[in-house]
Amino acid sequence: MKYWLMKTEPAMFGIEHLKAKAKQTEHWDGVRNFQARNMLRDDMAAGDQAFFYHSSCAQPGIVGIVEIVRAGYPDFTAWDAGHEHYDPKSVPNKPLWYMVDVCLQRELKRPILLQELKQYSVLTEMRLLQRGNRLSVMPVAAKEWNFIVKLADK
DNA sequence: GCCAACGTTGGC
DNA sequence: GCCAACGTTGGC
Repeated sequence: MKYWLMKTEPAMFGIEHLKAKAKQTEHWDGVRNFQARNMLRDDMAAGDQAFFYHSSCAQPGIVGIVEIVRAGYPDFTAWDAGHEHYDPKSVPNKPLWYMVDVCLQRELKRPILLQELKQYSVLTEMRLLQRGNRLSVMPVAAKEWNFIVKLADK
């Protein structure tokens, strides 16, 4: 099983939105970056777990844990001309963009904020904390995952 | 294939 | 709102 971190803007789709979904499950559409696309399409498997991260907000940080419940499949929002994630370069018989389905496993008892993550030497190599990092989906090392989960349970 | 211009991300 | 970083675009 692999571990991931998935960024989202809470004003657009935050953990409160996911909690309100049927079965607390939703497809993770709108990723329009090739590196992230490749991970969604090729590397994420059902049963993997991911941190749910709030970005571009007052308190950026990890707020929950989700499970990947469906591996990569075409992001159909790219085919819908009326959708904000529409991309005419993607068509059903040759999809360009992919998504996965995630199910909320739990909301953390307290958010682990970015400013806190930066304090731990164990996490200095975490992808999220590298300068210039802009990927919306990224791998998390098992060591980092376990450390952060313990923090969340304190 | 190079590279400048431009757009986006995202923390602060 | 600013700015650094980086991906994408398009002219040549």
